[in-house]
Amino acid sequence: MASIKDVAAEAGVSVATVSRVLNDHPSVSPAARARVLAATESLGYRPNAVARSLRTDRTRTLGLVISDVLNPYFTALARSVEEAARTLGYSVIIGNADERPELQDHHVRTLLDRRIDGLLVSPTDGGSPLMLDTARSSTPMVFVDRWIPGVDVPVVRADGRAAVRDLVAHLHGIGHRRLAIIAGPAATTTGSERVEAFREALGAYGLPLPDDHIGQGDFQADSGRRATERFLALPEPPHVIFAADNLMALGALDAIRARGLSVPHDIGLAAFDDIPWFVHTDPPITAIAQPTGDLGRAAVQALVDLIEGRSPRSVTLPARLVVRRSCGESPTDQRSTT
Amino acid sequence: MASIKDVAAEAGVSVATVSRVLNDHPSVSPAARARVLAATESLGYRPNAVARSLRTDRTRTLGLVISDVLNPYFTALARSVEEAARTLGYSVIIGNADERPELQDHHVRTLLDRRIDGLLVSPTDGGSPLMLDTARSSTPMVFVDRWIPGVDVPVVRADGRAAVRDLVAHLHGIGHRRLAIIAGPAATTTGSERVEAFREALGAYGLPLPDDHIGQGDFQADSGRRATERFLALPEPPHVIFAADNLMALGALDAIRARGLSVPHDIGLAAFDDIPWFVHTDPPITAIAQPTGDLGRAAVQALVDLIEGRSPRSVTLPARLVVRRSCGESPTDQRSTT
DNA sequence: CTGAAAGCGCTTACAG
DNA sequence: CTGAAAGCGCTTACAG
Repeated sequence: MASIKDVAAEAGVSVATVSRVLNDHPSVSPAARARVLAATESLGYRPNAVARSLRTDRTRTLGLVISDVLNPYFTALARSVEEAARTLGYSVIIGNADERPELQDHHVRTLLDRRIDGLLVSPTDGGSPLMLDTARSSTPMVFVDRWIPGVDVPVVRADGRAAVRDLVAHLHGIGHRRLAIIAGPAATTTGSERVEAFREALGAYGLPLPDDHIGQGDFQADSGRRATERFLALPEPPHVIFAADNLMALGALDAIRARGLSVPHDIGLAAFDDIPWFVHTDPPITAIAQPTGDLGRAAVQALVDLIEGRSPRSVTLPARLVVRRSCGESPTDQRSTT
Repeated sequence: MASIKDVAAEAGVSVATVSRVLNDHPSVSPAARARVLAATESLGYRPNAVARSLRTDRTRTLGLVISDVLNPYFTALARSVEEAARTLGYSVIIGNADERPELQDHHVRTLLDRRIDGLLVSPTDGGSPLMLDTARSSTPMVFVDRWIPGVDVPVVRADGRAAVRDLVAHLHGIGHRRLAIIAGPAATTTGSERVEAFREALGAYGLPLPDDHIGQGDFQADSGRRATERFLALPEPPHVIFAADNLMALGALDAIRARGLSVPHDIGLAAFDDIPWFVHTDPPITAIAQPTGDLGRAAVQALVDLIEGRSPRSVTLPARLVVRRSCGESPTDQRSTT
């Protein structure tokens, strides 16, 4: 592959001049510039980003560690992150933690070794030593979706509290009283917050959230399946199950169907995170939608601000309830079902 | 961040010795090794991968350019690629082409600039000049899922021909005669092959595939919606629509529902690519499943073989039909509906 | 406007 | 077994 030396030789100038042309440095004569450009073209020269990064100590690359690529929510987030980063002249390298803390650490380490300019993380757990060290280090870092309490890092996330209240109001309005939740890992903020928001909203109606109505999941489908089986085996199964993410809702549907039961007739189902398929499931699923695109853009903006020496803002955006038919219909519900 | 010099100073040895310890070079005294390891530990030293890559001309990184991250099929593929690569000691950087050739080229260029060791591509089109140049260059490259005819690059893919024949047999058995397809871009192999396989299979039953029964899609949901609207506006709409991927099937469902029609009563639907949600849609969708995990692993194996000087094999794996209820039921169908 | 030179952080023949 | 030195491909003060 042609190097800057080859271009310099071909153009009859020094490598310094070639470098200046490539970096749009003002003080280059038009003649020299033209010869360099011609040589670049004819050799098909492309600067070696590795060498450039070593010299400048910048990679123009962002690392994004997401909890699970198989989760459409994170996939949509990753897409908007990449798009926003590209607009600002950055590439992004995605690491998939698969909801496993050790895999998350592996990716953080690899990304750091590659000297990415900044790190966007949706932590899978409460904070490994590596994650905590990184947050304390000089590496620019922003949490997105999930965060680690007590760590001084900007956070970009959605607040689902109001939407959860709306959900509970909706369920209560239909007449449901025994409500259960499949939670994410307590070590994640979204895992614990969604339970707390749910419990609080229930409390407003004087409804309890007994321990056997809290299923412990890990945000993946299998755990939704298992938690649902346990609910269905209860002497008095819940009227409605609220899954704290879309994959656990998928697992819940599997389990309900395997039991030969039907939604919403035998049991209701709602989910955190809205995905396109929820319109077409049997029945369409009531869900809480996050402004995924905005979250991705805001997260990139905060991280790039940090990298480029501006002060970043933490951002909290609202989520909203989308009512469909999976919890039954109340006569007072006038909402559309798409 | 500590560099190799700091470690050398701390351990009282030369940087050469530090490097040898880090790279498990045999000729290092146990005493020196111990001191280096201790220094590495106490400084929290991590070798700079950028510098190492520049020196060794290897990045131990694979590039993966996929057509669309929002497509669960590619997301599953990406996951298995990353896992297989990690096992072999490689990282992978994913580029999302979003089915746009210019974006695909952008990612290929960026990946090449970063000097990835090899490239895995599922081409979005028939081959841009850049893609063709890259294939001819010395950069190790493997096509996965889709490929570019006439280019001498190993291909790892699924052959859906037999499964498409099974699908048409199934449809014919139920009594459907007017069959339509939403195709992917003709410039992609999977775009044209699936139409050809479908046409051939229809031919075996003496059924035609008129032009107005071929919808031109681009593998994304919107195009499935538009193609379906056109089918439904025909004086004699098709009995069944076969979408050449899962996102266009999603779009088709949207359009069918918007018309107030129901599947399979008013019109049947089948899709290429099977995804978990197809079990829970209304109705469950008949689909052709690809061995995604095996494809990812085989692709990585072929690419790493190429990188490490072994001769890679092209691999073609079979896809298989999974019958559900979205095309109606024939009395002779004895298959399960999950 | 231009070039020679130093240096980013590593690895690796070479000499001892 | 060990170290001094060269060099990977760039960028950038410095001097002219």
